[in-house]
Amino acid sequence: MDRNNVLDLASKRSEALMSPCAACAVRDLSICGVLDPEQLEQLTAITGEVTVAPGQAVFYEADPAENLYVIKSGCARVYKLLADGRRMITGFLFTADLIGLAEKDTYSHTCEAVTKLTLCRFSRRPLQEFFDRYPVLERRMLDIATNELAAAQDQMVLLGRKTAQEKIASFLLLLLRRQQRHGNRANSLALPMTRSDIGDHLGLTTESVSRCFTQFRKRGVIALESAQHVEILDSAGLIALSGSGGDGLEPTAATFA
Amino acid sequence: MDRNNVLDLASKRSEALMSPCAACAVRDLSICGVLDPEQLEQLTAITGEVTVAPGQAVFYEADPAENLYVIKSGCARVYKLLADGRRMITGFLFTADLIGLAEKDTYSHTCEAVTKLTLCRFSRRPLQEFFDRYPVLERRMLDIATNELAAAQDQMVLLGRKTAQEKIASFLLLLLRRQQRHGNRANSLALPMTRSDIGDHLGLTTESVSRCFTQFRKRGVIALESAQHVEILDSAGLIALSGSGGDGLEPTAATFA
DNA sequence: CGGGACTTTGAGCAAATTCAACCATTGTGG
DNA sequence: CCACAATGGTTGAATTTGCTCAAAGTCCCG
Repeated sequence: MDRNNVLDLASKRSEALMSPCAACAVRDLSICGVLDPEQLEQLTAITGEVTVAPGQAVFYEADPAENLYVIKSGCARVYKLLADGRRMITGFLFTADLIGLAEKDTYSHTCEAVTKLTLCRFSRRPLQEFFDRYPVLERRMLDIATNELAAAQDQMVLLGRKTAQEKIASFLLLLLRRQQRHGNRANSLALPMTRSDIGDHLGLTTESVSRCFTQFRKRGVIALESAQHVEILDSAGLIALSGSGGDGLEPTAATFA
Repeated sequence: MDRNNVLDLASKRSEALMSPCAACAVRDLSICGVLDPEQLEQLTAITGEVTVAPGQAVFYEADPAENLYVIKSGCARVYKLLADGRRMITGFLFTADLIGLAEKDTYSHTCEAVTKLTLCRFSRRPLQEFFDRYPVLERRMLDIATNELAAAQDQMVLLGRKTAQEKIASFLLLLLRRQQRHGNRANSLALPMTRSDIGDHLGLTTESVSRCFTQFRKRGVIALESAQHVEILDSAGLIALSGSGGDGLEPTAATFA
């Protein structure tokens, strides 16, 4: 280990001592990226790390909405239930995503860990005061809410007007795009959620999801190393199957296969 | 007319002279409600009234997103198209609603007038400067975006997990609730949009929408004075058909019928 | 190695769509 | 002022997509 690395480590360590937030891996990806070191210091006072085991709830629909969370690692599902138990997963959330953005006094969703979650918890009441003091934070929240809204509208198109195959293709491309945005150019995707989770997100049944995967595999568009691990073999083909443009998808070897 | 009324009128008139926004009927319902008279005065400089005839577009998907609009009166539909022409209407907008909230550089939707529209146009660039100066406006925008997001998530549940009947029932209840929120306790609803518009909003075909209305009529849940004019005869029954609670619906005679 | 959860596959079914015809309303030009 | 074209709405029959029900297969974890 050379001298520079030693210095880097030392500086990281002292940052961590003065403020855990300063050393946070997802800081720049989430809301905290817009704060300066002094503000971060203050923010530390109202945050705390939480871990949630797979299958456990972070909060339930109708609970008082006391916290806002940022995912440091893991995958969560956020859903609503109808009276007879039908479930709609309005979103899967991953590293750097915000949980509990559009809530009022009580949560309008249940949030559960799909994989083990490491979360950064913010108390909403003091966070609100923070917003009042630093409008830049509020701007950032508005940006995020706006992006969420645009994504929700795309999901409405998917749910209301796409076929089962188009839904699955769109879903896979969305995950692939997300992975690329986070700097991973690989064509293989982890699907930590179950087939029934995917169905409840796309307005399909478990069986229909499974059948679509099988069809795609037989056509050579994807390969299934395991049920939770898809390889995108022909992303151009997948885009063609998705019913809408593959906007924002980085060209890769497979895109031109 | 007594002396007080004369004074009221005079004051309204002078407000109108100094700033059209001060006399705006939808001001308190929309973003401008949070501004003081001086700020309103400044806002006037970047606004303008626009009218759009039924069927005409306010803007098209992919156009540069230059303006934000507030509906002063009328009904608009906002939609996205798939490559083959399938349409998804992500929302119908009415008096006091904001058009073009979640847009980036270009519009992600086409917006058309359903009935004659009277709009208040805001140039987005100067509006942005306004936001920088008055964080209270940004807060208001965040509130609105948050509400929109919650509504979008409810719509996802509807699209992904409700039956045709539940969709129609939910849609009618949503319109009824909206009307009540705006102070109209009547049980009759205007449906300015076509059956095909409704279908494209709920993920159904024209025919399915029509059949559902007929079924509801035969069951005595609604009456159709004309195709564009529904009377809610049994809102409790409609709630039961909607698959989810009738949250926020004011009790009326019909509710207990 | 055994058990439970998840996935896949198959066969039959049903809700909603497609296709087609007809009806109602409205607005226009002769 | 009326005929008629156009648009939108309703109804019916046939079809299809995706669902339900059922059974077997697979994987993971203790």
